[in-house]
Formats: sequence, C-alpha cells, structure tokens
Amino acid sequence: MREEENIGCGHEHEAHEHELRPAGVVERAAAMASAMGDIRRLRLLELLFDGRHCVSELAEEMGDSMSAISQRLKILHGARLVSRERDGKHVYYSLSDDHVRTIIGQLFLHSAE
Amino acid sequence: MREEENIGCGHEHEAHEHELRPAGVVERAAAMASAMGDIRRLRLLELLFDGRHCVSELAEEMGDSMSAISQRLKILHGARLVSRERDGKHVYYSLSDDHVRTIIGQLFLHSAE
DNA sequence: ACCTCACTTCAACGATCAATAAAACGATAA
DNA sequence: TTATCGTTTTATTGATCGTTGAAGTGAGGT
Repeated sequence: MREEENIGCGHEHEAHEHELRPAGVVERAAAMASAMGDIRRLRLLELLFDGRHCVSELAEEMGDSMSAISQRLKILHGARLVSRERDGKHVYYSLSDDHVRTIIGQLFLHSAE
Repeated sequence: MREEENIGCGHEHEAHEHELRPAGVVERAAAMASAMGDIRRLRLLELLFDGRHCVSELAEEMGDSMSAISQRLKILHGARLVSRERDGKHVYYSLSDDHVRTIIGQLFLHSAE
C-alpha cells in the first residue's frame, strides 16, 4: 500500500449519528467568527458597544488611517456584524443587533477568565 | 500637505470615554474567534458537541487525513476551545467547557436567521 | 527488543489576507 | 460649477494561513 492520503486508520468506532447543520449556516458562522478573529477588528467592535460612530472618529481613537478603518469596517459589514448609515458627509457604523452584542460579550467573558 | 497617512480628518467629535479591555483579553478573544473562523474547524467543533471523539473517528467522519485533522485540532487546542486526553493508543478531544458550547451555540443561532 | 498503531510534527508549496498609498467617489458648500 | 470634506476603492506588496506527504513520536502488543 502506498502512503498517500490516510483517511482515518481503519479501526472500529462506536456508531454516531451526528445532526449536522446546513452548510450555509456553518459558512456564515465561520465568516462571522473570522471577521471577529482579528484584534483590530475586535477593538473596533468594542468601540461600537456604546453606540454609533463615524469612520473618522474611530480612526482617531485607534490612531489609524481612515482607509485602514474603512477596510476593516467593510469586512465586519460583510459578516453582518455592523450596519452602515450615511448622514450628510459622515458614515456611521453600529453593531447590527443585540445578538451580536451578546456574542461579543460572551467571547470577552470567556477570555477574561 | 502631503498625502501620507491621514489619521482621522481633523473635525470635531463628541467626547467619548471608552472603557477598553486589557490587551491580553482582547487578544485571547480574537484568537478564539480566529480559531472558530474556518468552516472545517467549526465542523470539528460541531462534531464534538455530543462528547469526546478521537482523531481517527473525526478524520473518518470528515473524510480527511488524520494529519489534517490533527493540525486543525492543534489550533483549536491552542485557542483553548478543546481539551485533549490520551487513553491508551488514542487521543480524545472534547469541547473544553460549557462556556465554549454556549458561544458556538449562539454563533450558530445567529447565523441560522 | 521489535513492530504496529494512532497520532503529531515538519517542510514545501500555493492560496489567501492585510497594510500602505494613491486615486476615485458622493455629498455639501461656495 | 468648482472645491472640499469624509469615505471608499484600488493596486501593489509582504505576510500569514492551510494543505500535502513524509518523517518522527510514543504507547501497546508480541
């Protein structure tokens, strides 16, 4: 036998019926987690906890360029974690809902232990 | 003025006092989210919902090599999402605690909407 | 001791990601 | 209209990530 790809190792396991979620759900969940999985994007979400902020405000607070912040926000928006609204010249971002707030809260809670 | 790095844009914002979490906490949270931010690793966590499983079992269920599974589990372990225990020739992995179960549950719940 | 089994690590490669700076965009004011 | 402001997009480039197969490890079995 050639040593190509060993799938499993051939021994017996107990039978298990796993109720797996639809691919779309897991994909979206992974995309959400992936978007949160960067310290700067997570800081951005943290800054949005107390309400909406515009890009320049966030850029100032994080000491980064607007371009950088805008790109991070775009990723967070793509993962449906934040929502956008334009108001005159400014664009305001906020956490998209309380569910998001809960998830991030849980994450911080677990990490603080 | 040269167009180098524009930090903010110089206009006035309302004063905000942001209670930011310690860097270590945010780093761990980001590491956790990042580890969950891959569809295959998330599937692995999903398979661990009903209790401990050994590497070969997971490899079989996912149709992947043990090498691949082992490396994914290593990343999940590094993020403190799963725990390891050796039992004879086998190594069993499980979700590290109920807190992790909660976070993943929330994530799936939000993504199912 | 030796061999095998279950698993882990290594190294090389390709693919994906993020930062920077520059250009483009959309809304408003003059 | 033209100018300016706040923001987004683009392109380049460097860094990081995940996969593969092969070699290494460690616990049992013979």
